[in-house]
Amino acid sequence: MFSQEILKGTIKPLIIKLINDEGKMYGYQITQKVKELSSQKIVITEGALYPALHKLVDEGILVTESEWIGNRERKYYLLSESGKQTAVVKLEEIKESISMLVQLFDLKPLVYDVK
Amino acid sequence: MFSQEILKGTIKPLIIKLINDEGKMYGYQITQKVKELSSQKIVITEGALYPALHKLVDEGILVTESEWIGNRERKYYLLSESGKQTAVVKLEEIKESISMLVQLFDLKPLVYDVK
DNA sequence: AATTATACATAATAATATTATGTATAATGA
DNA sequence: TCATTATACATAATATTATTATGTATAATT
Repeated sequence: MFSQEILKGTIKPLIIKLINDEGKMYGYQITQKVKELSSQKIVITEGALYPALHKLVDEGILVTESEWIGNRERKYYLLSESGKQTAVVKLEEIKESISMLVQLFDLKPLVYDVK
Repeated sequence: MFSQEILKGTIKPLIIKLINDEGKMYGYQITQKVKELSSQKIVITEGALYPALHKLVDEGILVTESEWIGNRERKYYLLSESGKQTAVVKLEEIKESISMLVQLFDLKPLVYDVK
């Protein structure tokens, strides 16, 4: 089984990353996108997703925008104005952290470029 | 500040990695080694370290070996026989997970090799 | 008509980390 | 020599975050 262990503490940065790339996303869409990007290996559960999204809203990083598709709500999350700057910082931080893990665990670079 | 956020869930694999490399290590030594390897950026607190070590012992992955330096105990942790095999698996898992993070967060390979 | 997918969310619980506290010896610097 | 820092173990209270379970409801598919 794939170790989801390490993904702990990664959900918030991951959400920021995805919304930063896509412009706006809704909860269910995030779970599907992560599944897709990870070849079905990472499944974000609702109990982790929604509290994380709500926290990001509380922190002022994300704002919401509701859309009604027939009788069903679709709540989009997007970066607030200040959140756009926070995102840059947070993504820089998480990249540094991942690089640190690559270093600590002696991962060889996965892709070799030819000069 | 460096984001320790992502390091959550990494302590146990990291301990296994270090002990696997060094043969045996004691608690304090682990904290110092991690500080050193991370250029002082990662500080493992005792409240995280000792419970993690004890858990690894409970799981049968590590065993201990006490040494007395004067009046002071030095408790070495090493891989048990079965732990050696578990270590291989766990380290493979964590590497896969880190690779996944590299992919998800679009990290460029840090080192370029020339053919 | 039943099941699966879409879509939100919270509650109980478990796991794990942070911060604070506790005990004690050894070494170093003023 | 006295105070501080480093070494070395550990636990307790608390906080954070995730898993699992539960809840509600519509839309699409078999």
